[in-house]
Amino acid sequence: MSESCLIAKLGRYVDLAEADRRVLARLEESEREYRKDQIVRRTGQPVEDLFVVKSGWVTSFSILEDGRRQLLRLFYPGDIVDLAEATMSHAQHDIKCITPAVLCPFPKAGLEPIFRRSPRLTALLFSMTVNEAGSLLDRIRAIGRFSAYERLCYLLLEVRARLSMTVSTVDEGFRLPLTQSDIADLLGLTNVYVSRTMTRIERDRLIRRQGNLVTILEPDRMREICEFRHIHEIDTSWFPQD
Amino acid sequence: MSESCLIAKLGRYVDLAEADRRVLARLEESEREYRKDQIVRRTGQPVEDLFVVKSGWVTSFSILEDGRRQLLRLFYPGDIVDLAEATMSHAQHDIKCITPAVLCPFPKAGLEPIFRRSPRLTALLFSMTVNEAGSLLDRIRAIGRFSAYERLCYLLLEVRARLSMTVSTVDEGFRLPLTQSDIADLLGLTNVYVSRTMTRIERDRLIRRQGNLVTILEPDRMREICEFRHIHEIDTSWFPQD
DNA sequence: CGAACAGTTGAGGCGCGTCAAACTTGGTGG
DNA sequence: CCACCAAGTTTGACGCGCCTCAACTGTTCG
Repeated sequence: MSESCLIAKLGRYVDLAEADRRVLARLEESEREYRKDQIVRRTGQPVEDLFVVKSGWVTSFSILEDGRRQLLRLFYPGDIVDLAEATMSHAQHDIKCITPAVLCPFPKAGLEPIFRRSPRLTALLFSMTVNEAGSLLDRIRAIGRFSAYERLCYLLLEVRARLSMTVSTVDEGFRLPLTQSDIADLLGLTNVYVSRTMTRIERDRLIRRQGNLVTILEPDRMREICEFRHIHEIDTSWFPQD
Repeated sequence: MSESCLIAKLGRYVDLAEADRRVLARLEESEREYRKDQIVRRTGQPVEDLFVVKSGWVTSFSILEDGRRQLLRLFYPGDIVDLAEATMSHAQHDIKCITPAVLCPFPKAGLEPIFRRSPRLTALLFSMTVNEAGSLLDRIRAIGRFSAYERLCYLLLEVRARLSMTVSTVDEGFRLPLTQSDIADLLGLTNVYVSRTMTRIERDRLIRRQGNLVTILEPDRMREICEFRHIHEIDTSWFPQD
């Protein structure tokens, strides 16, 4: 059996029993390859499957009638796409792959054994969902009250923090596969203004860019600028012991 | 025993077994009164208790160093404040009462029996959390891509939809206990511009105002303006049967 | 009656959007 | 290995939506 992304991710928070691992591994039994920009699911379609991201970046977004677009979330390897839709019979948002990706589809009902058999795993899944909601709150704060400059600092730190969970070399730079239009639609800006502002951030020597490779030169100063605190801890003290 | 808000809310989605009701009722055993504007918990304080809202409106918000403020969520009777912090050992946001309120504090560990004993209730709690994240996504879309006019239409419809779950008379108007500064901080605007825009919305005969009583005259036109679709259904088909 | 707070209105300014054109980059095929 | 094209990025000129500051009005409650 190939390495399970979910087990890798959840295992960072709690020790997983062998039974837990088996349940999780079942969610990644089948896998499917997607091209860059390929649509995974469109708004209005029935939500039958959820997906574990095995590799690549995935996003969910919403498009208004006049074409305005808002990117809602970024999903990275180990994330489940889209737990937020699991309770809906029909999708509220579009989902597409930002990079070539491998996703593991599993039927919604695949969650049921987790809920039924492992209170501990359930608490963990619950906590991670709640944590993801926490990062949505951060983005609401950013979009609602930050200048473009602050928003971009925030986004770069957020991506870096997320990547540093699995990659140890973010200090030497990381690939940002998002176009400036994507970034704009994540942060409520326009591609033009993202370009201008990124250039300013680089001129201020907070970052360096080479193609889509971004190096954050002054993480501490950047953190002050957008009052960024990366807190994705999970308090497991109250978890059931099974 | 007095009426439980939680049971009332959750009972709208699934039939609750007697055991479920007992577990939920325990979360509302003690209650505490709060004044308007009273702080329930400040950023950085340890998160020991969660709260069931019994009456009143509660909000969580974040304040930047220079005073900028962003309201993050509104909690109504039957909601749990703040599940999103349950997994944190220390609070990330301030919580305060917008109106006089009665909250029922219970220790975080009070969730544990739910996870351990009732997979069905757990799935429901999970779904509601996910649904709340869904409304955060709606707000991200609103703040990120809507004009002030659209944002206000969206907020009024959102509040109305939420109130209509417990009150049948929203068509004849409802009280909006938020100040215009609160509304501004919810939507990423300023109180001045909220005032101007509310006046425009009223002049366009979409709403009528008398003090803080708001009547939505043309809900359908308003829904078109901000592409509002109130979907807070919960697909219970995959829930464990206990 | 007056203080404190919420809402309204006006004047002026700025941050970001829009439109458009040039430039850069990476992939493709001859 | 270069020519070419499409996609993405940068830059400039200009405009507008929302912000800022400030004065005034209305309302509530001691």
